[in-house]
Amino acid sequence: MKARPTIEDVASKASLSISTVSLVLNNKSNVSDATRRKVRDAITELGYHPHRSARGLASKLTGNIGFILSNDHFSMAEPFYTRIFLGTEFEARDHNYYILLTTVQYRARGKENVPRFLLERNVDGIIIAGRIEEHLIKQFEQFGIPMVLIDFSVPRKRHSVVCIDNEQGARLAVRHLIEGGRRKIAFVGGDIAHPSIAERLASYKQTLLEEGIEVDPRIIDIDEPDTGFQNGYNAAARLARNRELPPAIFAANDAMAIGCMQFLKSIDMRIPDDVAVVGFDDIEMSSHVEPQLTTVRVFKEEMGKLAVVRLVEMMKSGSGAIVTVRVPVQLVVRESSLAQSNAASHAAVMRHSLNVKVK
Amino acid sequence: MKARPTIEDVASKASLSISTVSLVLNNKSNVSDATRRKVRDAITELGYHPHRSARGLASKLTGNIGFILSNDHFSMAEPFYTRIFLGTEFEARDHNYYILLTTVQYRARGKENVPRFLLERNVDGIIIAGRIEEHLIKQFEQFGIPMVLIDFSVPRKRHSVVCIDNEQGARLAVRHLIEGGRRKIAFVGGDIAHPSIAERLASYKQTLLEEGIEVDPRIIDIDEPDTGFQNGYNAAARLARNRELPPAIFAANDAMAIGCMQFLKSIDMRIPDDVAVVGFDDIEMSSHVEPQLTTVRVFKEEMGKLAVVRLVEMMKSGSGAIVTVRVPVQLVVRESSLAQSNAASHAAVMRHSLNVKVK
DNA sequence: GTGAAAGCGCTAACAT
DNA sequence: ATGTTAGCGCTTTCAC
Repeated sequence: MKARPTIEDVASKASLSISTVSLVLNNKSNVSDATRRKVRDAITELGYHPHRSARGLASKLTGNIGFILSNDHFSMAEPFYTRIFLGTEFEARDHNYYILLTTVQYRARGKENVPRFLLERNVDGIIIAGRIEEHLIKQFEQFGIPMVLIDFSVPRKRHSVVCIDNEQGARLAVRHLIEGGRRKIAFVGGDIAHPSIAERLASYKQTLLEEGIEVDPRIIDIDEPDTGFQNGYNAAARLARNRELPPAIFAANDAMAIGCMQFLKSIDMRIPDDVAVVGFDDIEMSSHVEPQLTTVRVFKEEMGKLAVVRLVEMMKSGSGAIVTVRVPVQLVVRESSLAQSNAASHAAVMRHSLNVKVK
Repeated sequence: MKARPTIEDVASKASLSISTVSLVLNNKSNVSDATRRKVRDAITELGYHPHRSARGLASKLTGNIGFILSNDHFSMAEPFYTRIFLGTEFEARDHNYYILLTTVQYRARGKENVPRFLLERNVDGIIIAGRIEEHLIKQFEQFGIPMVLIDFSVPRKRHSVVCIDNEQGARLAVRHLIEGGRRKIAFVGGDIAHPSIAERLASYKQTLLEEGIEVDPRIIDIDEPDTGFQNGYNAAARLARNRELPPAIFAANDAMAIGCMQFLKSIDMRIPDDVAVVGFDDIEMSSHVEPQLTTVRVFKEEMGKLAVVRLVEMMKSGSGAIVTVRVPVQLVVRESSLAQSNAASHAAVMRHSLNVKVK
């Protein structure tokens, strides 16, 4: 536990000045190979490692990346953003950055809500995942450090964006249901202000039109404020209460889809025979529910990684190129949307209409 | 994006010296209430926040906690340690610390494997989760900063420990199976060098003895090197190959338990009618598999939080009390272990012995 | 109770 | 290509 060597120890051991050592440390040019070697040798011999804080103070670079999440999203049970976060962790490690994680109150305003790591100048760049109030984003911009948004965006952009190809995802989902013989497809959503949700809805409508199917607003339920299980359950219940259930439901995300399935099971509807269900995101749980949920896979870790790659580029080049990356998605067909047997379906709808319990 | 105010700006605005401002900043004694107010006012007026790196350099305190995980554990699919990590994140935020996460190679040795945040003196304390080679722990100790282990421990301890009450957990699980009418209970495990696994096995044996049941080594399968799904599947397969399947399996963790269930289903055994299965950990997936898995709940986030609380205490008091916290567990009875119907069970075992496929 | 001054360990001009 | 010097923004003796 003896005192760690400093740059001065290295310098004297190599019989050089500390500035030369510093040059070597930072891979600067104009150092002869001979001295470079001498310094390197001294460093390994002493087991020297530069002190982070000292470096940070002198260079204004911390080696940290801030990760900001709305607290709505960072409930412990949020599998989606947790995955994105883990992706950033992985990639950051490869670039020798550490991630500092924090949450902001979605609703609250003012300085109170600015992450401490920004105020203390403890990060070189920030990643924001999910929906955040715009005025907050503006505040963060004040700090003049590179910024990447994941699964969100705002009009005026001085930041890069990593987003999901929601349009393609919704199209794949809806077409898949249609190919399975279901032309009446409900949309169940919530938190419609979130760009990703809005895009999924828009593409759902668009795809129906392309397929020559009329968009029926009575089977579009987007009143839920959030996109959790319970919201999906509620929405499905409303759908069932108001009218005959359509033979297919496309939910804005897996959580809502699973909520829908729970409701459907509770009224003894069979999935997919009576009602097919398709979700979006491919959270882990989706392959473990009964029946397994057909969904649109989003590469969550990948998105986190891409965000870090973008951010690192921006940090290196001094807030360089502002770009938008749209990450492809992939339809994952599982049990919940297998092609229907029409007979079974009709029978069930009748059962439900008549409020007859089977089993 | 104007330059942030420094302590000097605060000092001049308050017509005081920077050392006095520093005293207020750090809540030191010997400052009159009047000046304290003056300083506070100046600080809020300027929107001043101390610079992390500067503070760190001067005080040797970084405000960071290092979190170390063996890379074996931090595969992206590791739900157990991810939860613990999230727990530390939550608690750290409350104490104004940030968590720096890293992994170490389990096998590799030498300096190469010492986390950068230790070498660069970028953390004030460290938390280690899961099994880590002892010589590495010794290396970490060299840095002379407080250390807390989660779900692991080594004999010579200069660190606090947060561990699971594995003994009680295994006892609850085994007793539950016995109460369900199953006296022949297999144990399926792996990675037996891990103290938690070893403790579960020991308590399993002990509980059987207490209940007057002979320990049968032929239905104890602990050869698997790891404790993943596939290992559970393999172990169950061995169990089935070698002899009649017992009416109950207690697995060392949920992953293996679910692996066991997958194998059992693949040979058309019914759970729990033919074989009851109980796991350990209560990972998220366990309540979503079919049938839902009975397990021993481990409060993972809670363990992470406790570790941070301990660590913060140690950091404040300069490596104060070394304590071991044993976190209680809780039996969660679900479908996979419902009391058996003896008839069904026997029938199935016969079927299996005769290699007859039903369905 | 408050201030002056000396670093903490490094980077970054600027000289040489 | 290497050395000299002046900070970076704070904490911390040590005087007063």
